[in-house]
Amino acid sequence: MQEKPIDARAEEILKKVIVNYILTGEPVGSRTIAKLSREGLSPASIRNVMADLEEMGFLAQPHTSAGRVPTDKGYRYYVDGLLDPFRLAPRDRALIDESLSRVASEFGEAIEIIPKLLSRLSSQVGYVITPPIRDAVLKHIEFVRLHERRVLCVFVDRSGVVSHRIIEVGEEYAQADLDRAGRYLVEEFAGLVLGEIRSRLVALMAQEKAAFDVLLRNAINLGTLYLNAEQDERRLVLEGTANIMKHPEFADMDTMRRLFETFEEKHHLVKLLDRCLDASGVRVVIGSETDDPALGSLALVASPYQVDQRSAGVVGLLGPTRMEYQRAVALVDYISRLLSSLLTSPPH
Amino acid sequence: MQEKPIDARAEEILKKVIVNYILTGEPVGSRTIAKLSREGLSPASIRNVMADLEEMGFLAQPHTSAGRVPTDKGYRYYVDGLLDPFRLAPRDRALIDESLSRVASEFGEAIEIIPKLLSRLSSQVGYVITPPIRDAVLKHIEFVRLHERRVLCVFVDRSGVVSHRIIEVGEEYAQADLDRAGRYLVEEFAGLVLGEIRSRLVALMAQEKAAFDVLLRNAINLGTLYLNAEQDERRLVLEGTANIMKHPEFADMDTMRRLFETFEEKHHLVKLLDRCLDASGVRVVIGSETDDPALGSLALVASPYQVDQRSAGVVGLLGPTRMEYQRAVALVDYISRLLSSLLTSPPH
DNA sequence: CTTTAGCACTCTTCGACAGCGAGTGCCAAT
DNA sequence: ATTGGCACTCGCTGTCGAAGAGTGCTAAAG
Repeated sequence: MQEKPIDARAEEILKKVIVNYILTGEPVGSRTIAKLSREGLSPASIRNVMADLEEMGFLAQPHTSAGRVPTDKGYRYYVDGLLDPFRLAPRDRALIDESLSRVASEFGEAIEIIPKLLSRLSSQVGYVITPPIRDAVLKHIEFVRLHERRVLCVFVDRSGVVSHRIIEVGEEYAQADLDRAGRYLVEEFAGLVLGEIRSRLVALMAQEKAAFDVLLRNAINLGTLYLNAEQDERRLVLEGTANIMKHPEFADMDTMRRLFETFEEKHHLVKLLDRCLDASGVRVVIGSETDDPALGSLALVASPYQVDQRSAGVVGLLGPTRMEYQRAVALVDYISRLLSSLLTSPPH
Repeated sequence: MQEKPIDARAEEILKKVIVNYILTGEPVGSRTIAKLSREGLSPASIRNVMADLEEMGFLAQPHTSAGRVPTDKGYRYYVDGLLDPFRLAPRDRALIDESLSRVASEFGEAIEIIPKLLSRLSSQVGYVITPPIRDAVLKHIEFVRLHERRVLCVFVDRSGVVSHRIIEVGEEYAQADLDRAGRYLVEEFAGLVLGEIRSRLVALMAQEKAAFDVLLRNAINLGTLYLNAEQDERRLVLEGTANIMKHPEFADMDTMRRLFETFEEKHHLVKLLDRCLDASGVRVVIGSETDDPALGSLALVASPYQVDQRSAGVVGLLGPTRMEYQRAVALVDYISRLLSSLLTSPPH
């Protein structure tokens, strides 16, 4: 950022190299660029520029006598300033509109469909990450006695997402008590965010009324037990991981295996995606910028989506650094906007 | 089966070839076998036998001047009659016991842990398939109004498995009505299998009482709406798919991709596993026996598990046909027995 | 009749080597 | 500043030959 030593011509050439490389997957040489350029520059001149670009770290050569290939830094520059505007094909748009309109505002369903959609339309890996439970809005909560000390807690979010967890309780509850406690919590706190509910429960607990009212005490107990655990937990849904194998740059089984292991773990990915939560629009993370060696030659296109104007989760896709960024960005942008509007405006 | 043209010696040799191949992954020649055999047979004699075995389809040669490799038919014969008895290492046993005892009889948790366990202990792909919803035993059911015509139905099985689905209702319900209907269903039918509940509901519907009792009518309506859809649905959990890539026999990206696509679809796998449901113990399906070209060089080790003496679902693992069958079989057998006993005996 | 030693044959693998083609860097001329 | 020319560097491909592993067949031995 401090130095921006690229003049218009170099920029032009860098862009041509990258576009060409994305298209063909093969290192591109000066001759190729010369032919493409209507400016009529000779290969030799272009070689000079390319040598400069290499020196500055935007391009690299796989070996001495090969053409140039973009580096992560090169892609970065390209994505930040050289992207051609791109409009989604009307049929793609229509497909998205139609698929998403069917799930209406039920986030629980959207979450299954969106990654598939992204994956299909991009031939890459699509994903959605849900908001943390902390931000879920209580619609319904229910406690079910499994045996003595184990209680299943089922939670339903306003947008129809169901999550559940088993909690270990200190004393034994009858199912009827559990029912009452659940109903109490719903009546009292429906419409509030879980984080908020949690702090209110803590406040209630301090009041002396809680010591005498059994119903209240139970509700507080169960509620806090449920709310205390893993409030940051988010669900990540990946779809189309097999698509990664279409790309020749992953011929090596070993890196491929490590890649799929991180797919299975999800843990790292979630952490990575968190970084994209606060972005204001589509964000692209390229190769080494991920700080994860297993994702070395992958790029991530991510956009946060909003629920009621608040940034909630992230949707996007994942593919080789050599991907059609314009298309990917347009796609992710469109879907995230649509999703946000579905989750925000409609009557709940 | 009709012809069993293998004498003791041929059997011995077949076994040695297979064991050796499983061990090394390389075609095994007559010399190797000669050295292994304490009978002191010469390579030439062994060659004759091997030629016979090849003619009968138990062995094959990758090319004319290579050693022999087992065919699927060869593995089949080996698995059916030549397996050495195998005992799990005590530490493996202990690990399994400990992991499973912690989830007690909560099937909902076991289902997450078991495939991981299988995968870790075998370095292959572990899986569990759940019983179809039809066989689930009602513990709790709950209807939550999402909007006008859409109702979320949350179902809890006796063993703590939660499943849910959105249903479209004909008329609009108030949440209070939904609550009552849910409570009614639980009171009336808790402890029964869903399939049974469904037929009872159908019977009730015919009675005229249903026409007048609003509560009853609602319960019947909602209950049947929920129960009508996809009663055969089963959940398949796969874990450790990345392990497949460790095996050199899958160097080819294209078959690998198709394989992972079937992993993602799950559909085919479920169908395949259904065939193992009625088996009385561990069952092995080898390569082409799967009738799925994408699974061409995979073998499946599967064992049904029981819930209350009834065959319910299947656990097992998935790996290359060249796998240590004894170990795999022992592992799957042990886990399925343990799981069955956890799901059957304990106090519910 | 079974077993085995011997031998010719087949195929893969590996390294060496050469030729081709693509592309570069540099220099000198424009 | 641009460009034509040229030597050079690599990777890729194909060929060749030698080595090695393993086979099938035949004829001799048990």
